[in-house]
Amino acid sequence: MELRHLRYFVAVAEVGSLTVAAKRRLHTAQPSLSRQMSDLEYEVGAQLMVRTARGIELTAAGRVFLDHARLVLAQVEAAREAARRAAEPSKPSFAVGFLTGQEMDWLPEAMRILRDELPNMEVTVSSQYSPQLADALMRGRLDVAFMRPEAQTPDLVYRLVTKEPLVAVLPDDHRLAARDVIDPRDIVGETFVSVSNTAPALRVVINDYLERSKLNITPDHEVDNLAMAMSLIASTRGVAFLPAYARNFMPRSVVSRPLKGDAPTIDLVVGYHKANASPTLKLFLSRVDELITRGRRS
Amino acid sequence: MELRHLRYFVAVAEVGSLTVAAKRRLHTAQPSLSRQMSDLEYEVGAQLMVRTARGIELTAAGRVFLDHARLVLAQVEAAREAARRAAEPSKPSFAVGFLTGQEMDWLPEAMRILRDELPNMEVTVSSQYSPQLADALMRGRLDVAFMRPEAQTPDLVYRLVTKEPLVAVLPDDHRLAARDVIDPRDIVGETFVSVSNTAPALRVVINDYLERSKLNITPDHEVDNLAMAMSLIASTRGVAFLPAYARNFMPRSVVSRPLKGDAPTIDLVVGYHKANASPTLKLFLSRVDELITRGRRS
DNA sequence: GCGGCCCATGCCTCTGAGGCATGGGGTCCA
DNA sequence: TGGACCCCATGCCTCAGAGGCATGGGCCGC
Repeated sequence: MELRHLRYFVAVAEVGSLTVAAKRRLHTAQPSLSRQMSDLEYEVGAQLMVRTARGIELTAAGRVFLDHARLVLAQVEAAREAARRAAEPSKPSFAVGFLTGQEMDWLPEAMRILRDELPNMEVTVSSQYSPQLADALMRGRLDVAFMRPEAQTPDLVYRLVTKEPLVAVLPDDHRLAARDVIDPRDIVGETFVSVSNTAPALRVVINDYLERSKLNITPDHEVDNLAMAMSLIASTRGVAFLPAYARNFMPRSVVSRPLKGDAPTIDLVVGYHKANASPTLKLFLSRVDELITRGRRS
Repeated sequence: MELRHLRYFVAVAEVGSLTVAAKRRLHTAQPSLSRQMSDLEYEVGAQLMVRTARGIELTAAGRVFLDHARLVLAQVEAAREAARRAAEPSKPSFAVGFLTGQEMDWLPEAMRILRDELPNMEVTVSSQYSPQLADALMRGRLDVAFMRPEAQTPDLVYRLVTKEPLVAVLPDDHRLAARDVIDPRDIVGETFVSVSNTAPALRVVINDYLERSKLNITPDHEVDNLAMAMSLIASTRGVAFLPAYARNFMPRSVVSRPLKGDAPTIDLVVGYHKANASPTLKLFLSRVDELITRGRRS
């Protein structure tokens, strides 16, 4: 078995077709990929996929193997990054990631904490979606990230920063904008804007809230990012439930209102890889409470 | 990068020589291995080893990479085992490992707990040194093991079974055998038998105890297993500190005596992989307290 | 200073990954 | 019901790269 097998398998599993995976993802030929997958199954000693006229479907063993294969490939990337880091000790780096939109609230505090370290190291800052932040932490590309607690990340440790309430976001001339507080039942019949799987944790919170409110609302739109959300809210006169920090992105024609009653919250956490032995990370974590205290906004 | 590179690198790192690793471990030629290592370094983007006239020495990056490489290879093995397991759900298996020598005390209790499961599954039993048990748990080859808590095993969870006192083990006609209790200071000047790195946890406990007793004793012999220990004790008229269960292995000419005062203890734990979702493991763990209560011997 | 050991490089062989052709099987639609 | 289309497996061939042999440079120990 070689990493090539794992790479091929992950691609095939994700695409669901040898032909398409060969052509679109792996730039190889379908017969070659077919043989590689057969070789892999022979070496694992289990059938990983069922071939059908419509493509492939993973077996139970295949699904188990897929999780492991992804982990292995992530570990290989982490190995490479870790070796590179170790090879360049001249000016250590500390990489901080932010859930897009959270930089405004938390970057100043994070930099204040790291102030004393700054002359001796290179702090890099980036912003991404939460799943990508999780992936970067897993791969060793980030030391710490302000993110959502992502599922199925056993090697990541999360420290709660704040529980952020969701608010209703809607056009400023919407009939509901006259309310000081929005009852979720008022949303029935309105154009509803939700989020895609680029924000799985938020999606779960929104869906749970709708269920808790006994509302069977199917989203009219699902968006990938806040800018798109604002645009859709304004242009389709829709309503969305978004974390409060989304107010940082509202154009003039869009307003926010609190939700009535027990508003749902979503966690913002500081995440890091538990195997990360960086002394700067240790310092950072030791002052996280201070950052949280100073950084909170009601 | 391929797994081949990682396998080659780990072998080279462990042996310290391209020539010897190629010939003895990898069954390839030295020039070929040299090129593979160069390819690996090119792909990682860091120098992993320094070539000298005496062989190779790892760089800091190489040491970091070695840890990761070992992990990756272990992960691959775990992937294979997990897929095989998932492919054969017909009669589930439950694999129990024992620190060699502990079977006598704990196997009956373990089988009693699993009694109701036995008709529906295949329980396999094996015994090994504790580090090998840890490795097997990591690789998914074992579900649970009676072992020492091994260092640097973040993915393993340990539940304390018992704290086992160490006792002095010595020939029955040794001058100290007349004592009911052995003062560690009496060991000074005697042939002292310790253990090798096949039992790292025990070795640490022994060394800490010697240090705590302010005794600067260098072992005359280091043994790999209990049988060898007994043999050496008898044949060299030496003395060893061993866990109490070693009494299960004493020949007629060897006796044990308690240690005076605050005798050192070593933990016996039940270990398992935290990602192991086996329902039988869950059942087993829910009855571990019962096993411990029944299984303890003073 | 010389012999021996270790590693890197040149050059060649051969293995296996990959490509093309093709056919079997299944599905969908007219 | 039959034909078209899609997907995968297999036969056969090419060629890229892993591996082997020869050889030389550099270092170390005697």
